[in-house]
Amino acid sequence: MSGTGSAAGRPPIRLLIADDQALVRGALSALLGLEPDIDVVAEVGRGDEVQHAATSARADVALLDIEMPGIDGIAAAANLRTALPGCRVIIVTTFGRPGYLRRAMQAGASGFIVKDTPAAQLADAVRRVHQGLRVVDPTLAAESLAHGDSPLTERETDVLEAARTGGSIADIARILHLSEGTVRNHLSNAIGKTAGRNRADAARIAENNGWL
Amino acid sequence: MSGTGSAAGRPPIRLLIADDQALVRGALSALLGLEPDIDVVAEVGRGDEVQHAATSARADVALLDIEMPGIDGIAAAANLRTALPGCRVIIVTTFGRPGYLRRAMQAGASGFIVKDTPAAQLADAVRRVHQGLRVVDPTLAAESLAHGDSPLTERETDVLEAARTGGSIADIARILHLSEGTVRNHLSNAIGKTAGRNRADAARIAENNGWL
DNA sequence: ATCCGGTCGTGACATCCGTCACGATCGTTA
DNA sequence: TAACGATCGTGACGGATGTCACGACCGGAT
Repeated sequence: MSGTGSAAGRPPIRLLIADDQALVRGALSALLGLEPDIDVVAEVGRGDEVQHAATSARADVALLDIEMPGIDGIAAAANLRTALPGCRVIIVTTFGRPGYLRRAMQAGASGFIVKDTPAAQLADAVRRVHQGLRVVDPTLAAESLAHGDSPLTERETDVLEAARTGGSIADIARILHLSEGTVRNHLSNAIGKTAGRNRADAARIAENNGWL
Repeated sequence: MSGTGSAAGRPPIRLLIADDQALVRGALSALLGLEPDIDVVAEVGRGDEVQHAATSARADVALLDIEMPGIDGIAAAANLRTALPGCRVIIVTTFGRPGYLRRAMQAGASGFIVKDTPAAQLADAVRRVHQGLRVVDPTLAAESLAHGDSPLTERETDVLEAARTGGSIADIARILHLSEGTVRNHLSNAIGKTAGRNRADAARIAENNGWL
């Protein structure tokens, strides 16, 4: 362990942790708090609290989960980049949706970690990111390139997202203020592009690829 | 904090932690390892490793996540109750599906905790369970009673589960070796009982209630 | 012995869904 | 300007889907 830190008189890394699950949040805090060169200076459970907490606690590094109430971790990362440019961001999420990686990087994140990486690597990731390096899960990086950008247009994405809750075409048309025929056309295009068998299938595929 | 333990010369609680996400597993271990009266004696990432690890480490309490490869936490709890009756089980899961609580209790679990409870409560839950008490998230208990048992018959559940992957009726019929008409009937019944608008909707509703 | 619910099946029906061809508008690009 | 793709719409077609009525078989409960 350690290795990179060298832990001389240098001031410790000021870390913010954001995760909606209090148990995980507290556990991560306990895990990283054991490291002598890391100080956990803030813990939040909502995406829209990240910016305020990070600025007032003067965080050096922010560890953000994607799934959070308020705004998600990627949007929070984008906000942080403009509001507190000196603060590096690591996105940590439960499962490897390759589309998330691309979006996280576009939002200015410096690191991307899935929750089934060994716990010992996390502290090193924080240190590397603090030094200005990038940390990306290698398996995910390859997958991200293979799947690439979303082939769906903006409207097709909207329609698929509305279809996810299980409503009928009439429902979707009402929500998006479109004609039913248009909804059918967009859905048909989305089904073709995702190679799904129906809209439920297409929504599932698109979601797994991070296209929603 | 603490309070219940009193931490005299009594031997520490021997704890097993099972979670498929290595990061969460390690973090929980770090969190609970800070308690003087708790020893984390085993960590596993698969449900089918729980029994072996618990017996060979002589665990007093097992902390089991539900979502795990191999077998899920509830099945692992049931195995543990027969193989190692002296070992108490706490089920800890990401989100409050009320149906899980009932099934966990039927499997012989002594505690049920959702991951957005405060981290400080976890150690106390372990201590209480070790003393033979039950620990159940109160909000979830109320919800569980409200939603109650699954109204779906066994076959209806099978059909809905097969429908979840987005296949057509013909696909489902092939998977379950049924006629297409029967599949339509089971699906229609399931849609009626769940008050869904179509099978995708019904599957979503049933899943949220823990009926799958 | 009888009733009841779950399971499996058939057939028919109205509706919904996915696909296609086609056209109009608009902003961007070549 | 011309070409292009995204968006929105109409109309029509075949097939998939959801509903209903009905019957048969079986095991468990009354």
